[in-house]
Amino acid sequence: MIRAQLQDALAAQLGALGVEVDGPVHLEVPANRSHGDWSSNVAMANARRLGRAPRELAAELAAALNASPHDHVESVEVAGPGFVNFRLRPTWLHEVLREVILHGIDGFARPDVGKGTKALVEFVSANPTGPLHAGHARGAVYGDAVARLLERVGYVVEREFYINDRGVQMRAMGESMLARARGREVPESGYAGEYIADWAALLPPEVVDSEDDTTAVAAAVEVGYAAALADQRDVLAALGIAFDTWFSERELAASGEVEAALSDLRGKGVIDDHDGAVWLRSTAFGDDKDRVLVKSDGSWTYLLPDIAYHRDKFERGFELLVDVWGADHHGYVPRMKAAVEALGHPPEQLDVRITQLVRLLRDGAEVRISKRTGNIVELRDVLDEIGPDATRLVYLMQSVDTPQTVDLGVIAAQSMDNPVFYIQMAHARLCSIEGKAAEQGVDVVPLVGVDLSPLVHDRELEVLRCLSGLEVVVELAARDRAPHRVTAWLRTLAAEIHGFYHDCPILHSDTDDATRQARLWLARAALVGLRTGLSLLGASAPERMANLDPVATGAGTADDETI
RNA sequence: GCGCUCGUAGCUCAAUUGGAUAGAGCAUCUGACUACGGAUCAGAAGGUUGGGGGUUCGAGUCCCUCCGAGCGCGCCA
Repeated sequence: MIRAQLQDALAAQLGALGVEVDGPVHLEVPANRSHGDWSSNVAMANARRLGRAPRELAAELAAALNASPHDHVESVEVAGPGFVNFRLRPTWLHEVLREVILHGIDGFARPDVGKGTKALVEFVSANPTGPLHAGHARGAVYGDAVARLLERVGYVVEREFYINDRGVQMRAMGESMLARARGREVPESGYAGEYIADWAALLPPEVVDSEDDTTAVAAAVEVGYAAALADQRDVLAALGIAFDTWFSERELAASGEVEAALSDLRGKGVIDDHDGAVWLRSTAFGDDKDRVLVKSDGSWTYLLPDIAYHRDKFERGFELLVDVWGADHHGYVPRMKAAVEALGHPPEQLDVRITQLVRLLRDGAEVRISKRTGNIVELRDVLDEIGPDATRLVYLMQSVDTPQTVDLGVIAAQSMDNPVFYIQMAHARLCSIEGKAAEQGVDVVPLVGVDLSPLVHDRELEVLRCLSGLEVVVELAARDRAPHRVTAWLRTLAAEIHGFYHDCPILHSDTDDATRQARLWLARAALVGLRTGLSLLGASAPERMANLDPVATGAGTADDETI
């Protein structure tokens, strides 16, 4: 990799000056292309330590680097306050092409930062009291994409769904079902969704007619639980998300692990007993108040089994726990981290990611997604409307740190607001070219025998430059659990591909053979890039797009103007 | 009141985590189809990064403060 070579060369020069650098030298692509292909701030970052002027230090580094020529380096320059800029020959991008083809989808842009660390990504974990709604989808596609990113950078990853199948919300569901089945009002605290009526219809007559409410509710809970779980599994499968483990809170409670966790904490001296309750001294670990684990009536709080659950994760050997929670649980983070630390684990091993709310619009009008009111947009509806690929990409277009507004009407209209068409279209186009080439009997020469020097057009070089950037994108996206960076990169790559397609014909009769061969391989490398990015997000790379009637996509209908 | 996440172009969002002239898409305006899928491409216009102060070679990014939004703050889950 050229980047690594430049980093090594810089580190060597710094070492000669007595500066020890831990880890790779910082190297980045300048925002302004006129500053070269790669840029380093090491001179400015180390000037103070050496008691030197940044520009002077930079000049010395540049001179030393220029003194030992490199195949792909045109020149090393000093600019601005002391940047060391590398200006490369187009041949470096030809090397990028060869690397992409050589390593392929599975090997290219795959920095090994995880080094086999065992990671558990827990996400969705919705209550089994109803179908998943459009808001859950954000956590679902985000968690899965984070897992994919971690896998790519060398973590050994498992996906887990924690089922809160104990507790009062389960009973509320059962009571709501029974009320529906008996033709009565659903309780104030119950669930009013239409699905409750569907599930109530599954109840056997002896349950509905039972005089014993306790038994009847318990029976209803089991019917609803099974229905909810099956429904959630189905819709997640339709999204292409498969969990390695569905972890039941009931089974945890039955296993004795909750008591074991409590005695573990007691042994570590972080438990207090007062006011008739059992407390975790979480303030010793940064929480703003101590937390009750066992209430004065002897029952557990929600927190205690959750602590036991996280303790179990560590006992299973996971070294990194990524939890994806909804915004309404963010206040819960400090106590959970405190609990992890109280158990004797570094709090950094628990990484809680909060997804902000999703506001749903349909043609400009807000759609509510409250499960209790029953007025929900189910994830299933979204999938039926826009399909799994668009669902994933739309949710992964922006950082989960910010509230998101999704207009289902706009996405369903297959407008350019829908990035999936733009990206997948680029893929389909390149596939179409390869198909046409085969049809026309164009021989594709093996890459080792292909001269890439005809690739000098800006459009061609920009595609390759973009491909060269994926490694850094993947590394940062994995580190920051920020899959939206991959989406952004994909859109950029797609744009470069469309530009290349527009200006650099491959099969046209005016294109000479050497250029055609080089461009065919460029197209192949671009396909590798698209497939890699799409697979990181869990989206497919279709070889052709469904045909649309161009007239049907035209603007000017009344519906388009409501936003 | 306290905490968390935010506030960037008319709209929806980026910004390699402290780098050089803050970038895309949509919308608007102007161009390009007898070529591999025009579902595309090119160009124009659009900014005091909510306000103010500070830190330093350099701040959208870090610190302080004020304003505004969302979400939380229970021996509920």
